[in-house]
Amino acid sequence: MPELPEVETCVRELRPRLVGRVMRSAWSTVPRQLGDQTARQLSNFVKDREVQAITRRGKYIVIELNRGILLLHLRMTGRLYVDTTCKPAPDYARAGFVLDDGRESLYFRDVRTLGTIRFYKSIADAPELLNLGWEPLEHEVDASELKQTLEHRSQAIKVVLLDQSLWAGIGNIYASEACWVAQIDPRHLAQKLTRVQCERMCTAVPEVLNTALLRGGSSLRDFMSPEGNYGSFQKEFRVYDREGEVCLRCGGVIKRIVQAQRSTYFCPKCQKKR
DNA sequence: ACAGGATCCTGGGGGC
DNA sequence: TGCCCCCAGGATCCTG
Repeated sequence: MPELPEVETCVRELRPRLVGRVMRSAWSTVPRQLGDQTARQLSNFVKDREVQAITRRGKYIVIELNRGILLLHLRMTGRLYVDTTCKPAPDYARAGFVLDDGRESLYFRDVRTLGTIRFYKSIADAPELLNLGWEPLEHEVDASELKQTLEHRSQAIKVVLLDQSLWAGIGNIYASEACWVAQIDPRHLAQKLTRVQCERMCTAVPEVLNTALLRGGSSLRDFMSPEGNYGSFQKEFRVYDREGEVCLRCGGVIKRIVQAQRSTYFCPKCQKKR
């Protein structure tokens, strides 16, 4: 579910609730979410370690402890929140981190169980972070830099936007939205983007993500922040989930197609290949 | 090398 | 009501 704006919203709300607190133990009910690591190892790892910082890299959440890090990915339906420890655990809580005196826990709720939880000695030891691309809100990308990077990419631009090694944090919603803002046909081959189109994309990506972040992200089905808030950017979607509706720019009709097994929404009238 | 497909899961919604 | 199919803010394998 969550893309960069939702993950960033999550991180910002978790910070005041978690930094300075000490983890006592952890549990997990879905072994697959831990990869090769076990729930027992996870619990031993976090035991008596203080949360020093919470950061984000792409769609990954990094909980920095006084020794080591927790690396979380929410995938489609993951959600993190701090609440009173209760037994049995809340519905769909797949993992929990017991805090301080045990009265509160950090819960990892995940209906589809596709989310992941890992622990490492340091950020540098996390292989998941090695191949991530630019941070869209931190690194200002220059059109020639983008054009050069896209030179050997023979896939459609919208599919390339989903590749986390280009810009990290863009997902299916914002890839469609960015193409609309940049007035680029999502089917356009990445390597054939003109310099002008690259310029527009370099502007569109951070603009779309920043606006969404200001709205607390998008809540389509079940995104909810740690504090229980829904995002509101879905009210401002210009193409995503708007099949058959009118284009706000040109009056055309928004179309839905499938690219790389994911829905793409765009306006065939004003999103041109050139 | 790369594009497309299947896979991991659960649940909601629409059609019949 | 129930059943079946499709769909879902992601990413990683496997195949041709």
